[in-house]
Amino acid sequence: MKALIVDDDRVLADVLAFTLRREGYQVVQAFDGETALERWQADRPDLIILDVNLPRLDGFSVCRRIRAQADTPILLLTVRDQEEDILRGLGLGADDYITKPFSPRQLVARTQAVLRRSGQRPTSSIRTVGDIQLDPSRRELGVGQGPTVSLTPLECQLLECLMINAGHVLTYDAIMAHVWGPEGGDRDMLRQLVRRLRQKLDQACPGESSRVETVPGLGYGLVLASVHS
Amino acid sequence: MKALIVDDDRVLADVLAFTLRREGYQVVQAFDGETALERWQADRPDLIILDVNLPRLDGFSVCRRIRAQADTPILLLTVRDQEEDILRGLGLGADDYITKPFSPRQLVARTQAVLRRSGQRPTSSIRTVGDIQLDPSRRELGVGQGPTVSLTPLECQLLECLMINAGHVLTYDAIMAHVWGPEGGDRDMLRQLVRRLRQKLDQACPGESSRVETVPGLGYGLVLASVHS
DNA sequence: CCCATTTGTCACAGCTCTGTCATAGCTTTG
DNA sequence: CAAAGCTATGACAGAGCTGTGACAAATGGG
Repeated sequence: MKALIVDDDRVLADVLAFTLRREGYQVVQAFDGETALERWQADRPDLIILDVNLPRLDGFSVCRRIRAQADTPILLLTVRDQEEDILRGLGLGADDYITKPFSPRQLVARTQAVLRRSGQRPTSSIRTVGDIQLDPSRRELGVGQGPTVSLTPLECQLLECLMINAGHVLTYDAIMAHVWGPEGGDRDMLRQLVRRLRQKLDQACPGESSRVETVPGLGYGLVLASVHS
Repeated sequence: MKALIVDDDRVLADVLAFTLRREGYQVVQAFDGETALERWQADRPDLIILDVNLPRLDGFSVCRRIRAQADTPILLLTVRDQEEDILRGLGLGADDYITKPFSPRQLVARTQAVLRRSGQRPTSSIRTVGDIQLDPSRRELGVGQGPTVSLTPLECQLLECLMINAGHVLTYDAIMAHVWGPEGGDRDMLRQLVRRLRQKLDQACPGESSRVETVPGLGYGLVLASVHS
């Protein structure tokens, strides 16, 4: 996921860039309106964080020009309490706004909301570990030549987590952080989810012993199946 | 994987240390900036968790000095919403930050992200002494070509303690401190644990004499097996 | 708005791990 | 030589962990 950050305040732009990179975005930057348009055309970002006050072409003009050509989500940066700017920006097609000063956490929340509303999702990338194949975009699992099995969103998250770290044992906390995020989940939820994933893996490859191993008191890991078995 | 935790809040430092040890890290601690630099040079950690507010040299200075010499990943601990500190730290070369208060799971997620971005991945932390191999991340023991045997958490702690000090006799008190922590354990618990470990070693290498020797009135040590036996 | 699916919660059974205690045998000391 | 102390061993009980099944709540789609 790529974001274009447009702000002539380079310090703030760096904080924004860092924050979004930490969330996994690719980030490009522009420090004036004209460069913003050039970057937008060259990089085709999925999201634009756009300050209103810019040299060489103001944010409103940039917004108008982009809206004449595309629906790329635009998040406006405005100065506190300038409602006139907010109304104008939203009228020109911006999707949301955030007023300075704001915390990184607010930025993350806003960008996620904008992207969710625009219906975007990352491109497909099938993961393969041993004879297990996972298509996260379709949430489909296949083991060897067995049937394709659908996974629920959380089952998919868990399997992806285990596949990324195949061959290693992940602690309960590490898995919960990956699946539910920093404050979410608990051991009971994880136990239940592991059970459901094991059932799906068994549907995809009946009769095999569990591909998810438990190291009691430590965590879970994905067993790499022997090709000969 | 070794982490250096630098925080003058000893309670928080202990919580961080416990959390990272649970994730399999070796952990060393410093409670002020100067000691942090000394520890960094002596221990060569793979990751530094660095508080900003420290006695005898603040976190920023520590960060600057380390960055002048190395790319060791640095995770800054900051107080909630002090963006100025965040900016300054990132500008000095810190790789990420986490704001207090935070949960252990946030810490785990952030450290993994930082290490992933720095291209590091956990190297195997398998210990080998003579023909004994211990994998603490799986709590598995192997002796020579014998079968792999699972250990319980305390068995694993004890064996690791003996392997670290292979060739030496450790006193009862030293072993109890390592396994149960200060003030924990007693001689009867240790005797029982040594017995259980001996049984596991025997499972892993049947028929051999005990690899754990007793020095009556003093303690226990790990016998280095002769290659010829 | 309804229905189906997904997820969270709870209770229970079984198993593992650890601590404790009793006993036997060996070693040391008086 | 006897007694005391130390070490090893075996067994048992309790706490906690793990897996499982079922049901309720939440969510999303039609």
